Amino acid sequence: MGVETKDYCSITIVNLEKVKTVQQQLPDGEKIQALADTFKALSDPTRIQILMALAIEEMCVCDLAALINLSVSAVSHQLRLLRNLKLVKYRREGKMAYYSLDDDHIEVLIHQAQEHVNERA
Amino acid sequence: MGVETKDYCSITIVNLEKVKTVQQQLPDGEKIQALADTFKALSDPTRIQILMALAIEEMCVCDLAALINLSVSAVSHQLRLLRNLKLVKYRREGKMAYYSLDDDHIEVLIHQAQEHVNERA
DNA sequence: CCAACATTTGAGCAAATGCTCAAATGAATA
DNA sequence: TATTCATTTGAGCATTTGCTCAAATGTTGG
Repeated sequence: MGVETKDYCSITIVNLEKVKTVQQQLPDGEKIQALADTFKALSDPTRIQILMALAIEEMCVCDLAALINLSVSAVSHQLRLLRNLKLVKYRREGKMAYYSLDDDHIEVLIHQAQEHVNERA
Repeated sequence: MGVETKDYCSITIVNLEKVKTVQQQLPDGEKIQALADTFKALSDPTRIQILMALAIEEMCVCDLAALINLSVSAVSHQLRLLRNLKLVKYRREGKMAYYSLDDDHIEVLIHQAQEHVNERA
């Protein structure tokens, strides 16, 4: 029984029709990766706190560090990551860098996840 | 007593009032961790594909493996993880295990993230 | 210019992650 | 009962992650 249409690494397929149908409905690899990357940005407590704080008010790096009780360096590293993902932006004021959210969707996403977590009680 | 209410690890604080105000508005550590864990479940392409597939239709392990072109073992490991997080459930039918979504919120969350990704073009 | 300070950056390291491989488990069938 | 097959599980391994530490940048004020 070998109705193999694709290179499936010799995995036994029980319902080929179903596999093909679902496969057509899934986004392509790049979109899947982009989705995963988006969630990965939110998958760390430090970054969640940074983003939730900035959703309330812009903040400089050292205040963020104090807020979440972590080293300035660690916070700066995470801010760079979030900056590269275009999730936060910053403005300079003298020596200080004031960071703020650069993306509204993220706030919605976090809020949605909060509801999920709360309803799991 | 005094103004310093927490152990800030000798970090310079620029605006203590702001830090305290924002700190009060952030969820406690457990909720933050729960949020991060939720997103972490979605932060991997393999798990995203599994969840999106199951959102369309229930599937057995080997068909899932064929669908995302990965070993049965790898898929099973991920399914266990998702099962522990109560994101998927399964029913047995003979030798096969048919998995399906156990959580409606996740679907919404993924959909929300998809919009975010799409609007980033 | 120089000193002080906020921030950034790179290297290094321990812990977490996601896969493969081989073996174990559980259920249907000969 | 023995065999076959779908699934699960544990161990091992390469890669990634998130932190610390030390040093570099960049900006203000003496």
